[in-house]
Amino acid sequence: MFIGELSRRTGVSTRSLRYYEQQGLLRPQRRASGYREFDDSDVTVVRRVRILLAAGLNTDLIREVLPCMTDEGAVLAPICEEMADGLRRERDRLTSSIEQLQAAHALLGSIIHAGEAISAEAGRNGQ
DNA sequence: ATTCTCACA
DNA sequence: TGTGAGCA
Repeated sequence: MFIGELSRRTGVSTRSLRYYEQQGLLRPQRRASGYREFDDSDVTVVRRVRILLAAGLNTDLIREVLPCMTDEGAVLAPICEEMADGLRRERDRLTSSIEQLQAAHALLGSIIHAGEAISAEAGRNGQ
């Protein structure tokens, strides 16, 4: 099938599909016309890519882990050890990001409250 | 009608 | 990633 059909069957824009190819996530054949030729298996590949993308993985990691995935329905399951390892590292990165955001969130909150306290005091002093 | 590449008011 | 241009 050509890119248009794959796009319709996956709900992913042709723009994204070409981008995925650039990132090495899809390797369609090429017709003499230059048109990309995808096969049915690419439909499931695209679905997996979307899931991994939604999980916050970048295309580099997806490229590595993609060949080690199984389509257990709507859920993706790891098959190789290398993959589970890469995923664990990604999960740790997320944990770190979450902690930094929580710290920033708490700090911002304290600054806001400090400002409110000052305003309240100014009010009591008839300012 | 479709896809392709390239570039960005 | 979207979008439009100019081709094939």
